[in-house]
Amino acid sequence: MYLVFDLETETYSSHKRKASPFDSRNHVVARGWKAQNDTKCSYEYYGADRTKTYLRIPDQTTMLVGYNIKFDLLWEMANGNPDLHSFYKRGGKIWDCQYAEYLLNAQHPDSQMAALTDVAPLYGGTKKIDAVKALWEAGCKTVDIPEDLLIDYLVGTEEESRNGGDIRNTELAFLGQIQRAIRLGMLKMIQDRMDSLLATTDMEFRGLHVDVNEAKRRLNILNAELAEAEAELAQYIPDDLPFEFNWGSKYHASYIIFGGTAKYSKQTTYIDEATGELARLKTKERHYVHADGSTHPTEPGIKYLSGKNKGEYKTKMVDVPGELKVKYQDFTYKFPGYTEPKDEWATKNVDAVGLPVYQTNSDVITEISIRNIPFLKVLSKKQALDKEIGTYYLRFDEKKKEYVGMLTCVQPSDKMLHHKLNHTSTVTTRLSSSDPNLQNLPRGDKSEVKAMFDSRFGEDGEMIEADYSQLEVVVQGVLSGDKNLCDFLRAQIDFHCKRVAAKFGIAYEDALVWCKDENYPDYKMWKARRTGCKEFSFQRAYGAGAPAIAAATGMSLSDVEELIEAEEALFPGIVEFNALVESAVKKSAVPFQSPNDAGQWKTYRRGFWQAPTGTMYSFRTYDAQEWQRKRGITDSFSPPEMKNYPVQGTGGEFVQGILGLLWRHFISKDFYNGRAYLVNTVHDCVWADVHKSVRDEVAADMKRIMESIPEYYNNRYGMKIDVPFPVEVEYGPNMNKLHHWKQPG
DNA sequence: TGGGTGAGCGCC
DNA sequence: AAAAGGCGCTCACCCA
Repeated sequence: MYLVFDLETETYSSHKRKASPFDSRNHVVARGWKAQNDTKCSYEYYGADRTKTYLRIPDQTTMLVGYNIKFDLLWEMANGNPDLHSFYKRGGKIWDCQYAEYLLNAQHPDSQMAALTDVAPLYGGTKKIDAVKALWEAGCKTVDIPEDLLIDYLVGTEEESRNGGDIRNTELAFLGQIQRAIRLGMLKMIQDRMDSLLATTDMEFRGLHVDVNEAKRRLNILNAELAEAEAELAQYIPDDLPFEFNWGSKYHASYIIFGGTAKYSKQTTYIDEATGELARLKTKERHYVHADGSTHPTEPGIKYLSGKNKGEYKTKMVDVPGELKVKYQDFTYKFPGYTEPKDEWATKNVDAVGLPVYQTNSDVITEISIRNIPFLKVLSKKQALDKEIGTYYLRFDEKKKEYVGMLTCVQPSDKMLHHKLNHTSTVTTRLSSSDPNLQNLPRGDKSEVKAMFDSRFGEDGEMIEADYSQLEVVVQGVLSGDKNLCDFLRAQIDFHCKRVAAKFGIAYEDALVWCKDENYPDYKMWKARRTGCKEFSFQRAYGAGAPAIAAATGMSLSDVEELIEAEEALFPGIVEFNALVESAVKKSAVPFQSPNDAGQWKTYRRGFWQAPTGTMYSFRTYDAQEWQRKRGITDSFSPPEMKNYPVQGTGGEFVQGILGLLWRHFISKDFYNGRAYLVNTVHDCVWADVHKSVRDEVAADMKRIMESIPEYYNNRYGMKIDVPFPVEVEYGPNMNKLHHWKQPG
């Protein structure tokens, strides 16, 4: 039996969370629900009463249904709902209509983060009551919304017999989605992903513990380095510069390196068109009056002969020219530049005289670094420091008058950071992360940012990270079934060394030693060669063509083409699989209208490919390339997208399936009696925060469950996966100090 | 002043 | 024959 529910809460934002359940100013204002056989919705209105309330979940309930249900679940967890854990423990499931809609529509951008008011009408539901939304948008607090109106919004009006509103709309969407899911062969897949949503909801609720002292210590060091870099850079700013130079500006950086004309404005005097003279303010001054009627500011003239001022000098107020007037006017300043740019570095932006502004990114800086430009090194350093401080630590933004950076998301009271893991924001079904994004933290070899993430259990705790090795290569093997690839995967071949061996005509066994054994005499050279091959394989995985790979790796085009040819000969199954996807996409293509780059409406197509698990991927066409146009082709699918989505998406799907299994396991263990929590996931890895006393048990369980992908998908989906999904587990005091974990004994 | 955009860059 | 995948965040700049 299902139970639909929804909450209306107070909406204060803190730490980038709207209506945050972690903000003590917020509370549940009203709650609505409807069980499967109810003929109308139920509700409770609590108004300003801040007593913690919770949803009763009857024992016969097997599924909770909601719209963006993570929000409501987080509130139930924050309020300490006593029914939730036992509901989960007896196998209770969820259905999030927002997530289902996104998957049913093949992750079409219009279905990403879709609103209930847009989805409900598709299933016979109604649009939301605009008045409530308008009140919220006008800054009205939820408690100040009239009770009648809020309840109508939540469960429908009395005329609708309270069988309407968000609750009924959610129920209608749910029932319709189930039918669609069955028809499309997607039910099992969606249900599995709903369990992953439970896992990430739990991760958000638990949050990450931040060692604020460590963060501050590191921030101080970075700020000192930044000040030093800026002081050094200051000497390269022209002495006569009439405006403030900003090294952080891409425009300024381009001008000073490549030359260019900056536009700046300053307040200065100007010619009054009426008089032809410098414009001045008008002002009044008291002057002495002389007998001839003239006036003078200092020399007295005639006196009053009578009246109350009798005997005093006669004066009057006269208009005189005042201060010179100033206004903002645009000026230009030309920088000579240090070196010549390449045409291909031009950006779309132009300087004050219409010449292009050039890229000053790290690739460009690297390329011109041999040209003896004095400040390049320290400029790169400043750019890197700006990025690290502003994104991952804390910086006061003078323009916004507020702090920016990841540390703004840390709650001062308990040093916890509740990030977001989003399930409906990508075209490939991958998860995304935001507020802050914990999926793009700099790696340990680049920065110490990760050191601030430590255990909530203090000295008694540790962090665990469990990673799939070469997940996308394994998935490529599963999808294509390519014999050689699968053989290599089963033999645990290091693909990068394999490529080194092929490219340099040496034995694979030699490549393994030469690239990995630090004691081998030419280790450094071979390691670099392996890194080059690694880059090649990443580019290949993304579906990149030969010219792109050549540009990225610095290899010659013919070398790259040779490598690609060798790959295709070695893995013919991949070529076949790619062709299969392409033909399915083209066969299923349906036309749609969309504006092109020039803003004119044009006909494009959208085609589909469905994975063995049921996940649907959709691809749109783009304006054809010039050489295609000559042959009468107007639009075409993107080969890189068709090669990449199935692999990236299926990898993501496997990890999500596993997140669900991991979370179910943690639930069954009562989170190891409150001593271990899943806290984050980054595409092919999972983080946990554990008490040391259960570390080995948790690590072993995680490894076992994560490596069970073949078993799980073969049983549940009838797949025939016969390659391993090896997982490496690491642990340590924080996320920057991890070492390899091995099963004890 | 505030939203939108492009460039740039962090991760997988 | 040809085609560089997926995200989110910060910054500067533009424009309404």
